[in-house]
Amino acid sequence: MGRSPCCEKAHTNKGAWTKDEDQRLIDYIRLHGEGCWRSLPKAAGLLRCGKSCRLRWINYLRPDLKRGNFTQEEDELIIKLHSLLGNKWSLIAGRLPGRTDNEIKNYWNTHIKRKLISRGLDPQTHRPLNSNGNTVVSGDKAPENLGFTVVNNPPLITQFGGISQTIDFKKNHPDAKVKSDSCNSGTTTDDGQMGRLSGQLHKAQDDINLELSIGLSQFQGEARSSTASSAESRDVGPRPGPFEVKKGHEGGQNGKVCLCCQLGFEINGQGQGGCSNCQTKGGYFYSRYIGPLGS
DNA sequence: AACGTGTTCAACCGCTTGGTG
DNA sequence: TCACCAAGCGGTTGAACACGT
Repeated sequence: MGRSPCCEKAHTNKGAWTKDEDQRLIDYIRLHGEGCWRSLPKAAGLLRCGKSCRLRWINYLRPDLKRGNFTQEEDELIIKLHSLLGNKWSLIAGRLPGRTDNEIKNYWNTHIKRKLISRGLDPQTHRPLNSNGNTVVSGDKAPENLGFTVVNNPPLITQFGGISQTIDFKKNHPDAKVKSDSCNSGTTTDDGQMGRLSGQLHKAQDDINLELSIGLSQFQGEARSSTASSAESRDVGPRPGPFEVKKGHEGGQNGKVCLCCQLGFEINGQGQGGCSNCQTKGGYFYSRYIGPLGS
């Protein structure tokens, strides 16, 4: 029992698109917009499946596509975004106007991978490679080169200019250490990891204007439909609702929450009083209560 | 010129996600 | 709650092209 095919394969063309097919698709979309892809081929008189039409339009025919080589700035932006997001090509493409996820994915695989390797960096983890080509890992550290350990594998929610996206660290970083402990369990890692993490995230954010905010997975319902402005994302003011994280940790009490703990980052030496970030770093993240999970 | 090898990128495939009844 | 469907996503493939011998 497989799922039904997306189209009647016996009556569809495959392979490279002809100029005539391109023109039909362009004409149809100019006239009717990008409505239902499944019904589009028939309506446009194309012997293609909807998926194929969508791909052709998005990756090749769209008028707002930027053609030509990637610039040095685009290169560096892709590398930075990849170090933060992993292989989330559509998210990365969302920060590069005129570029498609497919284009960026191809460019990554053909150019940037090699570029990073030549710099002595692992293209997947962005960590330094040793002479054997293996990633250098000290201890059982965090995903990417951020220097933290993930506890409880909480998916992060990121918002890019109003687009929300859950990042599942365990999926993106299967090698990351995952603990089942919660905030006050007293697990250990290097001191100041949270500070480094937050520092790097903020640095990356500053460098590339990510407008990145991090929410808690258990509150993702509202975030998914959120169209919060970037100013709202960055707003450090008090938030309504039971959870509120301000600059400067205010403790896991009084209905407020340490985002570091809630995110599940394992912090060195944390005890009943909260993680080391809670205690000494003054808090680096701002969060807002974005509602309960839809479930 | 002919051939082999490497590179590029458009397109496909299968899976996941989100919406709806 | 479940099943179904459409759209979207990321990994992979393979034809076309570039380059070296």
